Amino acid sequence: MRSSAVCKGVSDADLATFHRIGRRSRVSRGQALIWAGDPHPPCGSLVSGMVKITASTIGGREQIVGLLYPGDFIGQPFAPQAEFTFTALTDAQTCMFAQRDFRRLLDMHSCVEQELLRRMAHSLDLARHRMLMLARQSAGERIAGFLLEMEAAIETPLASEGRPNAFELPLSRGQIAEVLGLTIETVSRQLTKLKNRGIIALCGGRSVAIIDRGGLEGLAEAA
Amino acid sequence: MRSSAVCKGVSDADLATFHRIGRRSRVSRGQALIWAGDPHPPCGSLVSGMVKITASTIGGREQIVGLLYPGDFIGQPFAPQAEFTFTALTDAQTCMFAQRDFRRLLDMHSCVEQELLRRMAHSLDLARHRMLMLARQSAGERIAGFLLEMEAAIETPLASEGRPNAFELPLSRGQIAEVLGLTIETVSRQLTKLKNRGIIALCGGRSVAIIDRGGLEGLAEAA
DNA sequence: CGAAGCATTGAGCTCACTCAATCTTCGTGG
DNA sequence: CCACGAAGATTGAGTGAGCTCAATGCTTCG
Repeated sequence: MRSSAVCKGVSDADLATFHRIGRRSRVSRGQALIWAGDPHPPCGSLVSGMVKITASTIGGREQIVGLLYPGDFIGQPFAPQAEFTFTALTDAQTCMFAQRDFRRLLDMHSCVEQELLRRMAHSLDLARHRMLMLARQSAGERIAGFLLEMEAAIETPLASEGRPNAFELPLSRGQIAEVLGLTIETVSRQLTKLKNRGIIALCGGRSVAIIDRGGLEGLAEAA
Repeated sequence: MRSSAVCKGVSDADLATFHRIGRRSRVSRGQALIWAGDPHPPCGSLVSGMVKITASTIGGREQIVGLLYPGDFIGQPFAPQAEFTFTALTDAQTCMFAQRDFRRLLDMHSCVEQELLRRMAHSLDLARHRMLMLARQSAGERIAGFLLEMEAAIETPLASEGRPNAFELPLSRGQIAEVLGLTIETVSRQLTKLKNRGIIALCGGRSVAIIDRGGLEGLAEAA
């Protein structure tokens, strides 16, 4: 865990300080960590579980603009107010700092600052690739790309059950729709279309098996 | 100029070093600074002019995923290869560094590192707001929001010509379409619709005047 | 003045959305 | 353990916003 977090280059002694300043907490599925608009929101590290970052219009239309996995950084150390809402998708554990504390910590540990910079840069690249997807890809391309992405991100292949290339999607249909900028119905229809074409298998619930990876990659037409 | 760039907190002596290491160059309108896929692309500062960052699918569909103004940072100091293409929208001047040089420079000047971190964080917020727009806003909302954004970004009101609230769009219709994830035709139609409703005036070329700001804000329905 | 590039306008179509009904899955309590 | 209810998922029918293709107009520069 620690090896992947922002504090990965920090000495054991300093790490103890981190834990003294940071506040560990558990949140349950569906609970919000930070609300868009919160003044001087905290920031920190996601220890376990998954968190979504959502933006929404005044009218209430929502879009997932980021997904966080264990070890990922939560929030922004400099923003005077939160721009987005952070919500736990699963039960999760976090280690959060007040902005002031975290900034002081950055000043003292330049390795953490550099690591954070790398992560921000990477998240920015990710966000921009998603912009391309949202603006220019068809529903079919989005679904195909999403499945390949998820397969790569999931470390638990259900090979044990005799299903090679099968894995459990960490998101509901509705959440997939929120990520891809589609509706639940369209996500569902595209998945059944892939199933009927024999490219994937849907084995009930959220588990999927990729039968024809080549076909799926062809449909993805990624950048 | 210097007051707004990443090197804003640097002493004069150190700034001289920067200029020795960095390479100044001029690029003309339409010329690419960095191509997506370039290995170890340079990074640096935009001195004058405007630059677009584009992502594109294999099929050639393009999307502008970022716009850079004078003083903005260009590129990524850590990426092993460029993810996006950077192209001058106008004649421009840059001050670029090799990645290795720039990273060394970051190590020596933590104020620059922090400034870069702030900018990255801000760009990330911007990109995520754009994701919401691309995924969930209608063409009308996108155009309205874009006009308001542009008006705020342009410092040259053409009040001198007796046109209060009039300004020159820095982008062609095609480029606006690329930013908003629409087509040229849709952009054009939406603009004439606004004109016919008396909300804006189109005075030939790229100049626009906002007649009814309240109305425009109502249509924007931003977050 | 002519040509090239940009912008506008029109007609028609398609893909994804909306609305609505049904089916499945899963957790809960009797 | 099973029945029930709620939430999630699938499927269908119909609609419409924005795309495509195509023609025309404007503007700016040689």
